[in-house]
Amino acid sequence: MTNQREKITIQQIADYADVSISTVSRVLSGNAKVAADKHEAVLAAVKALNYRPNMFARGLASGQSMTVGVITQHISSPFYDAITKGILEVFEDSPYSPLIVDGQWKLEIEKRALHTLQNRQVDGIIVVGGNLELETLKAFDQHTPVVVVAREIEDFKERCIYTDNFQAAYNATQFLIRAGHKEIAHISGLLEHPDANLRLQGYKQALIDANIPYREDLIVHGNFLPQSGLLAVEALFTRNQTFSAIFCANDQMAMGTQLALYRRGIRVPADVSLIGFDDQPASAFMTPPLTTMRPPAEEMGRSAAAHIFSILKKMPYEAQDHTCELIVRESVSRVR
Amino acid sequence: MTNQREKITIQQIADYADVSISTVSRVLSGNAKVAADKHEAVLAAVKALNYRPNMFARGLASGQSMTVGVITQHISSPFYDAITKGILEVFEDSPYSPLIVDGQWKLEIEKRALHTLQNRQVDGIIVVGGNLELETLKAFDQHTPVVVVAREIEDFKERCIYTDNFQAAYNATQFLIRAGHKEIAHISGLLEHPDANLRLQGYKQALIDANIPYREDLIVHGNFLPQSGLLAVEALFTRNQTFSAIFCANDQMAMGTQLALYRRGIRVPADVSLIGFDDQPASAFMTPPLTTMRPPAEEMGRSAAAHIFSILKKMPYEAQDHTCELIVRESVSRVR
DNA sequence: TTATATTATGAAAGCGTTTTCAAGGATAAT
DNA sequence: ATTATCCTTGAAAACGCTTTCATAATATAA
Repeated sequence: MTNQREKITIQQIADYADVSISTVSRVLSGNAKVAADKHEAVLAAVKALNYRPNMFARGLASGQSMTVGVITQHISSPFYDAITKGILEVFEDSPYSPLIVDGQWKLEIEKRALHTLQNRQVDGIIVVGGNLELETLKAFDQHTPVVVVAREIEDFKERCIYTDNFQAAYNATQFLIRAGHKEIAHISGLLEHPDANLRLQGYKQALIDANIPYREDLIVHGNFLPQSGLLAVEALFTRNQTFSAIFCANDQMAMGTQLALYRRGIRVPADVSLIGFDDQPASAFMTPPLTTMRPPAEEMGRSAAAHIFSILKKMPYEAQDHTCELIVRESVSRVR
Repeated sequence: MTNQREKITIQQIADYADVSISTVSRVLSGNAKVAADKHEAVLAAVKALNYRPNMFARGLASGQSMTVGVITQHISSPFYDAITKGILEVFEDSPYSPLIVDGQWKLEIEKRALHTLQNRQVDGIIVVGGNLELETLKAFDQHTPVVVVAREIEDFKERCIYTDNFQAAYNATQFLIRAGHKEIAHISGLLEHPDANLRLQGYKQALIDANIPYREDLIVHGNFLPQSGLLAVEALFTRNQTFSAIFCANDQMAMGTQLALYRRGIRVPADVSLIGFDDQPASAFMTPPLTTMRPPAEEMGRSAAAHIFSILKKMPYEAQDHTCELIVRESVSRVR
């Protein structure tokens, strides 16, 4: 039933339905009117012979690959994984297939990935995060539409799907401030990464707006990995800092932070409050469950896919808002 | 520099290098000898004109797509993600591209995925987990080679990359027993899932071999998700069971378990020891860090990719062993 | 040397579609 | 009725490559 002796071509369908191959092609692609009876006959033939069009012939003749490239950054970050998931979801019921290639957050590898996709003649690409520069992206966009997700690129914003990291960080910090905290440490992400920087700025602004002095000595630079959260706490203690709350630039570092605190017998949130960013799946099950900022990752992924599709179909795309949501759990308490 | 006016065809290379297109094709595919000087000339032309072969024309003419389908199960399980990562890694430096489609652990969707891949005429496929039945797989394998990873299918083992879940669970349980535990609860995974069942059996056998009675009332059936671990602990207490250790069929449930214990003020490992399975990234940063069984996920992914490549190249493949490793951290203590 | 087996090369025949083009039939307008 | 217009349809020309086949050139054997 799956396939009988392979190799059913459009010609056989034409013969079976007693029409020309042009007609078959037309009903299959829907690019032109054909009489109702022939239309039906063709469909019947397709079903009867279990015909599968040959993608290569199609691609060669039409110049369309029905494939969209996706450049991911697979350092197993739950946030990016969620985006990818959202993207794949939308592809599910589309005629396009995603071609996923890994950029690994390395410019060189990302460029190679772009080449691969170019070679495969994808009809469009979705870039998830990464470091590709504006010019590269724009050049590529010249011949193949590009959509970028989880990144905000000046002068290319109409093609970017992103969330306001500054505002989200601002809100997270404000939440801490409103709980009475004044000595709030911040463990930043990799500052080369725009998100990390934006979050740091948001944190800073929230302090300033609340008339709390911004203190360099309460900042530790991490790299988004859990281990760096742990190290950051050690650094804070080495500096002999006191603080009643920590805002981590992501949940992974919050986990490291939490462990460091636990090892020192410091309780969360009784002694120190903790707030993260990302709401990765594990965060809801930390002890205690982590209060964190949740970016609409899957939703952004879905938007990105929807966006590229509407470009391919030459339909207008209506931009959506993607704002982070504060998930209040149990890692923050009012200051003693 | 990226591409100048598109559309460089093999013909132009032939003209530029002053040879026939057949010759160009031959040096590019390496399927036949060509004189050294022409060989060089062609390569030079390719570089000079920045030629990229058209995949569709290639595929159409040769019948090869240079694409391998990967059916994943993207319910964001760190274990399966790690496998995918391993697979992608090996693809990186191969002429093949992976075509990833999501099976979502649903038979019907997996079958549709198989169809998609068939339509795209992949040269081979890698199935990560999932529920596809032996017959389906074998039928497909008739025309397109199949490799299965993270699953052990009777009568198809030569194509399966898996780890011994029974033995791993046995060892994990034995570790608890050797630490003096006798009342060991087990939170199983979804029993429809072979891995879950194997782990349960391994647990059982370890008890039996240690002369500890196997007690149904110490078993709770979970579904691999964290929430079910939490619920399982509640169930245990509702049943009024006493136990000094819990073996969870995966780390995610261990997190739920840990949270449930924490809520009740039960300390790990002081009051109850906990052991998981998978060693997901978050486990090393739980409070306390989780002792767990680590399956060589990435390695298995790499093996799967290597296996399919060797089949495609018609080279022999030497099977490798993939055994789990016990990662001892801080969630298990000797019994009081 | 001459006859024979190899080898490198080009011409040309596909591969299975889409799409342009022209023709024929039907419909509408005069 | 007669002519002009519109659709539907099939023939045939791409699409850009691989591969078979025949040929010319070269190396080997006699």
